[in-house]
Amino acid sequence: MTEESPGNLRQRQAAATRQQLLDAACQVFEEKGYQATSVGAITDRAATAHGTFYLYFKNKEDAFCQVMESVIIGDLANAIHATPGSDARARIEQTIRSFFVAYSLHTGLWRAVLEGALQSARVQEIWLELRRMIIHRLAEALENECAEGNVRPIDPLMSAHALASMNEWFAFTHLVLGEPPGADIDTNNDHAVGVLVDLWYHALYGAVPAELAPVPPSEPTAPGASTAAN
Amino acid sequence: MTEESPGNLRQRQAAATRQQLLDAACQVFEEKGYQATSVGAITDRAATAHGTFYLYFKNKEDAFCQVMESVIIGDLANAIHATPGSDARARIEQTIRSFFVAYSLHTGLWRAVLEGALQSARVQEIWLELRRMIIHRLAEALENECAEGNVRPIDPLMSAHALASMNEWFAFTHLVLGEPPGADIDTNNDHAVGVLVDLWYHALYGAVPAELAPVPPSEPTAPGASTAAN
Amino acid sequence: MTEESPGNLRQRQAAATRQQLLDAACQVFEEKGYQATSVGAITDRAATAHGTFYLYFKNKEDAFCQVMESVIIGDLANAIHATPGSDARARIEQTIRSFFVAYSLHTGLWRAVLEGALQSARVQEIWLELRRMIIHRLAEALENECAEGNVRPIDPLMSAHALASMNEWFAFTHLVLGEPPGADIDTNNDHAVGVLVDLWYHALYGAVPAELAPVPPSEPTAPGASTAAN
Amino acid sequence: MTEESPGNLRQRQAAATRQQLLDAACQVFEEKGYQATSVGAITDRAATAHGTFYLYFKNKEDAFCQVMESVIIGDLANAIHATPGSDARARIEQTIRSFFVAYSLHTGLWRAVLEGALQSARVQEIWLELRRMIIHRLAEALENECAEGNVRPIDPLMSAHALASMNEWFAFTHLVLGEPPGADIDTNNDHAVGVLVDLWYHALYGAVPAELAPVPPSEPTAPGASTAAN
DNA sequence: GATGAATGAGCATTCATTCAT
DNA sequence: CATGAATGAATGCTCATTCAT
Repeated sequence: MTEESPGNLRQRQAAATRQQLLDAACQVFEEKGYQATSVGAITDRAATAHGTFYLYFKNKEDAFCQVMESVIIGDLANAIHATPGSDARARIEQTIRSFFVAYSLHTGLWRAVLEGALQSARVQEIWLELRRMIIHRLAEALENECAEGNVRPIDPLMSAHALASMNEWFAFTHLVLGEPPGADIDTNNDHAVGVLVDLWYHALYGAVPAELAPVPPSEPTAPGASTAAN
Repeated sequence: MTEESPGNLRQRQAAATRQQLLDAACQVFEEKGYQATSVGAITDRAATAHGTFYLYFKNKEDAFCQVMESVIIGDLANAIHATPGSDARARIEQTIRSFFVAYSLHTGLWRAVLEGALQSARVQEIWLELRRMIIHRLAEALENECAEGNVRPIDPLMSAHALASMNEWFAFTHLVLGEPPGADIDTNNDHAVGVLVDLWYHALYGAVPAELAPVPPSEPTAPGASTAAN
Repeated sequence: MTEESPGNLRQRQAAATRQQLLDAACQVFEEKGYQATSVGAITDRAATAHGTFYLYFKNKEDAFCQVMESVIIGDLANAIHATPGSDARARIEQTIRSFFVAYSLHTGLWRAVLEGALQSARVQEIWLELRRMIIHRLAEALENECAEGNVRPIDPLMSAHALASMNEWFAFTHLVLGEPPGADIDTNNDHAVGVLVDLWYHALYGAVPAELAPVPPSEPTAPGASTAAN
Repeated sequence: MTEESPGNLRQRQAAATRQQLLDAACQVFEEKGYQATSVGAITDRAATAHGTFYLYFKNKEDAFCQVMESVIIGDLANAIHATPGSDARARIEQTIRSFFVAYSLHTGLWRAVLEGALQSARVQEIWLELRRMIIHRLAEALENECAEGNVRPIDPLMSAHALASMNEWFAFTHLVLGEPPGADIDTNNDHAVGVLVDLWYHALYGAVPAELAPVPPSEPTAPGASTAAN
C-alpha cells in the first residue's frame, strides 16, 4: 500500500485543502497583519470558495491560532535547542541568535502575532504560553548557574523574564520595526547581537564593586525584600 | 477674576466639548483598545452628537494621536526627569521606576498604543518618536559614563536601545499583561523593579573576569567587528 | 428542454437576482433620477439585502452604467436601423421618429442619464460615446448625399452634430420636460415630428436664393473660412 | 448726502455681505457644479460664518436661483437684443453668436444650471421660463416672416422651439462639453457658428423642389395634421 | 447683523457567517 | 466535501440646518 498520508482519498483531499488554506492564511497574515486580514482574502489566495474556510476554521481567530501553532512555534522550537558544554557566553549568544533567526524568518507574522495578541484573548494566551515556556527554560538555566555559584544569587524567574524581555523586544523593534532607523538590519545584525550578548553576559556574570550589595533572590510572596536591600 | 481658560464663552464651551470628547476617547480606548473602539462609542461616552466628533478630530486615528499626545506623553514627561547628583544605581532605579509609574497610570491605554502602532502608520510614528527620544537621552547618559571611564567602552545607542527594550517590555508584559501570572502586580512591583535595577546595574558596571574581552563599541557601518571580537 | 438560460440552478438564480436588481435600479432611477437614488432604495425595490447590491455592482455609478448599457442603448439600437431605398424625407422622418420612440420608452431614465452625465465622468463618457456613434452615422449619410450632389457642399460632421442636437434636445425638452407647456405630448407627437422633418429637410435640401452664397465645408483647422464667406 | 447705496450703515453692510455670498456662490457653482457644491464651500469662499448663509438664502437651491437671476439672465439679456434692419442671415448669425457668447462667459455655470434643473423643480422652472422667453421672441420673429411671405407657412412656436433647441444644445455640447472632441473650441467657434447659420437659414428660407409639399402650420390642438400631410 | 458650535439624519460600504445546492 | 450566493449588522463620514451668544 502507498498510504503515505493516512485515510482514504476523501480524507487526503480534505487535508490538502486544509493545508492550502493554512498556507494562504499564513501568507496573508504575514502581508497584511491580523486585523487587516479578511476571510475573503485568505480564500482568494487559497483559490477555494469562501464557504470552504468555515469547514476548517471557526473564524479568523481560529485560523490565526492554527497558523501560530504550525509556523511560529515550529520556528522557535527549531531555533532554541540547548547546546550544553559550550561556555556561558557562547550559550547566551546562541540563545539570542536563535531568537533573531526566528523573527527574521517570518517578520510580518510576528508583527501579526503581537497585533493579534492585543485583540484576541485566545491569541494572547497562546502567545503568552509560548513566552512562558521559553522563559521557564531560561529560568531553569539561571537557577543552575546560581546553584553552581557561577552567578550571584538572583531571582531566577524574574531575571529570566527581564532578560528574555530585552531579547524579545530588542529583536522585535530592530527586525520588525527597523529601529533604530539608521541601522541597516541586514549588515548590522551581528553587531546588534554582540551588544545584546555583552549586556546579558555582564548582567549575569559581571562582578560588582565591593561596596554595592547585590539583590538577593526573594520569594514573589515576600515583596519589599529588594526595597529593603536598597 | 477666575478666568483660567482664555477667550469668550463660546470658545470656552468649545474647548470644554473638545476636552469632553478627549476624555471620553481616552476612557474608551483604555477600555476597549484601539481597533474595537468606534467613533460612536466615544460620542456616546462624551454625551455629544455623532457629528460633533468630526468637529475636533479628523477620524479615529487622529483622536487617538491627540489622546496620546495629551495623556501618554504627559505621563512620561512627568515621570522622566533626571536627578543629577545621586549615584548610578539610584539613577537607574529612578528611570525604571518612572517607566513603571507611567505604565501603571494608564494600563489599557498603553496596550492600545501598541495595538494602534501596529495598525496605523501615524500612531506608530508618534510612538516610535517617543521611544527614540527616551532612548536617545539614555544613550547620552551612557556615553558620558563611558567617557568618564565609569563604564567599559560600549556602543551607547545600541546599548541604550537594548536596556530600554528590557525596561519597556518587562514593564509592559508585567503591568499590562500581568506576566508572570503568579506574581501579584501590586505587591510585587518593588521586587520587580529591584530585579531590573540589579541586572541593568551589573550589565553596565559589572566587571568581567579577566579572561573575557568586552565588546568594544563599533561603528554601525562596520558590521562583523563585534563578531570578530567574539 | 426548457433551459433557456444556461448554467445550473445556482447560476440561474444568481442571474435572476442580478436582473432583479437591474430592473429595480432601472425603475428607481427612472422615478427619482440619478442623484436622488440611493442604493438602499434599489435593494428595497428588488427585495434583496443591502449587501447583495455590492455582489453585482461596484457602486451606484456602476449600476447606472449597467442600466444604461442594458436599457438605453438597447432602445436606440432597436430604434435606429436604416431603411435604404426610401426617399430622403422618409429617411429623415424615420430617424427623428426613432429618437422620439427611444425617449418615450424611458422618459425618466433619459432625464437621469443627462443628470448622471453631469455628475459622473464615467456616465458622461458612455453617454457621449453613444451620441458620437449616432452623429457619426448621420455624418456619413450626409457625406454620401454631398458626394452624390443631392445636398450642397457642407461640413458633414459639424452639420450632423447640429442636426442631431436639434433632434435630441427638441425631443428631450418636448418629451421629458413637456415643453412647450401647452402642447399635449401624446396627441401632438406627430405634429412635432412633422415640424422637425420639415426644418431638417429644408436645411439640407432647400435651395437658396441665387444672391446668397452657401457656406462651403471648411477644414476644422481652417477657422474663419466661413466667416470670410459671410 | 453720500447715499450711493440706499439705507443706513447696517443695511449697506448687509447688502455687501449678501453680494459677497452671491459672488462666492457663483464661483463655487461654476467650479463644482450644482450637487457637488456645499453651503460650507460657499461660506468658506465668502469668508463668512457658516450660519450667515442662512440669513440671506433659504438653502442651496435658493442661492442657486438667485445666482441664476443675477448672472445667467444678465448674460442672455445683454446678448439678445434684436438689430432690426439687417438682412435675415445677419440676424440669424447674431442670434446664434449671442448664445455662444452667453455660454462662453460662464461655462461651468451653464453646466450647473442644467444639472440643477434636473434636480430641483424650482431651478428647472426658472431655467425653462428663460427658455420660453427666448423661444417666444423667436417665434414672433418667425410669425412676422411668415406673414410677410418671406418664409413658407410654418408652425412658428414649434419651429422656434426646434431651432432654439439646435442652437442651445449645439452650443452646450460644443462649448461646455467640448463635443466633438477633435475640434478645438477657441479656434473653431467661427466655423461652428457658420455651420449653424447655414442650416438655420436654409431650414427657413430654402426653397424645396416642387414635387415636395411643405408642412403647413397647424394648430397645436389639431394633431394629426402633419401626419395627414405625410 | 454675524457667528460658529452643535446637531443628527442619511448614506455608502465592508465583511463575517450561513446554508441551499 | 465543496461551493458561492445571500444576508444584514456595523460603522465611518458628510452636511444641511438651527440657535444661543
